[in-house]
Amino acid sequence: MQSYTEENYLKIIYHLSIISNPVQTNAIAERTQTKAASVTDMLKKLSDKELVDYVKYQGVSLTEKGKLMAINIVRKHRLWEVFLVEKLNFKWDEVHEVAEELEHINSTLLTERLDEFLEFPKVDPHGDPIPDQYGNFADLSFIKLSKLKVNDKGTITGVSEHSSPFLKHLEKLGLTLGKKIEVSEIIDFDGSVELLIEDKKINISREVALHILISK
Amino acid sequence: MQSYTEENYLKIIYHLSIISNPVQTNAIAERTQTKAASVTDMLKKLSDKELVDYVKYQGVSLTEKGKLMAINIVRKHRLWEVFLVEKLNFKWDEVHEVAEELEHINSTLLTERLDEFLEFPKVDPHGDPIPDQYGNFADLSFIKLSKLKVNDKGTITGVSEHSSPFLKHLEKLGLTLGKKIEVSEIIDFDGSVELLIEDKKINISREVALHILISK
DNA sequence: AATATTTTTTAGATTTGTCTAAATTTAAAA
DNA sequence: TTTTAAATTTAGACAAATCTAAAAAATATT
Repeated sequence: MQSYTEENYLKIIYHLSIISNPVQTNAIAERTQTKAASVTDMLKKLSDKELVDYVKYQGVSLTEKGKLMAINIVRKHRLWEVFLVEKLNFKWDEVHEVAEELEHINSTLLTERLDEFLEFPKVDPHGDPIPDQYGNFADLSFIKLSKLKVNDKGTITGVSEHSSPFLKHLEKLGLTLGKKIEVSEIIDFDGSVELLIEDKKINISREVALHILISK
Repeated sequence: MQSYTEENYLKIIYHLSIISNPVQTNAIAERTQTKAASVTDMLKKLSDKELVDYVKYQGVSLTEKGKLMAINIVRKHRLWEVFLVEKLNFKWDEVHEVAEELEHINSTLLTERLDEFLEFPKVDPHGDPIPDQYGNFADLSFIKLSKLKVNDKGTITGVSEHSSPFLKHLEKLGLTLGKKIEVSEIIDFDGSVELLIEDKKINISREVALHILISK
């Protein structure tokens, strides 16, 4: 059984290792809000437990065992996010901190029943995929437009919001099914997105980007 | 903000002080699965924070502040139990350990939304009352038969299960509204209850006792 | 009331996760 | 390639929550 703190390290290493592997000590220190010296101590501990492969001065990566644990925490985090948004009417920006706590509740029965109660969701409210209990991610045929990065291209293949004001708005902007788009800029301030569509530049709010589904 | 451990001490002192006030060090040690010396240390700490009134060698009781915190934890514990049973189909004996963890999630928004989602339940699956967000317990006019102790008397005033097999079963046993009953024995083995009703002895399972409401 | 027993507290040590400051290793720059 | 800078690790310390063993206080017994 891992401690709350160890679980957090595993989760953070998992997220960071998607960007660069192995993961550096300082990167972890920044995320955990601790000092590099503390991270070094913890890496030794996780290494002793064979949850990470750690080479002094080089960096750290998850072992299979560690990776499975990390994915399980991610799974719980995202399932709870779905619960908070769909059942308790949380807004998408209100869920993170609470899910950070809920993800550490360890009960297989709870996790699986929750999954069932939520009708086996494949993505969380931010569009991130939810792994199954064996750690496998469904390969999604589409992702939310809000998940794209600058210069990413794709085709509009669906929406996740079906109200008529929203659909009318899309039509007015020319954002209809099958159209090819490219992200030209993401505005940090409000998360709004600048798109290239048929050589025209248009701007959409983050709210809109969240509900447009893109296939690559 | 209190630590997980401090919260557990407060909760345990709250429960124990219902039986005897002030609470003794050894009683706490037994419940927390620690040693008396550790309890003494923690009582000093809680006393410094003005969460308990602690007199050396005499015992400890909760201050108003400490009591409110304890009740809030009890509130969360019982709400989560309702959630697990009603929404995730946990059995009444499967909920405790998980609720012990969930009760420490601190988010007022979460607690209040959960309460709303569950339609403001007044009792948990064991029949224990759920305090409101201000720490007030509704004074229930009835309690579950399963909450009675040997020699307790009362009148049947309702049921919490309305399926026809259940109601037919009650009728066959003569357990109808308005009847006076007395608990003559509780069988530890399966939690079944022996009742005196109109000078006859009858036996009912714990399952049945859970769904009969009694007023005194 | 004196003695024995139980309960509680103190003193000092341990573990976990953290820190600062100094030393070491690696990477970058002159 | 030597020097400088950045990243990382070691060493020693600290706070939280626990422990054991011994001392002190309260309670029970003769």
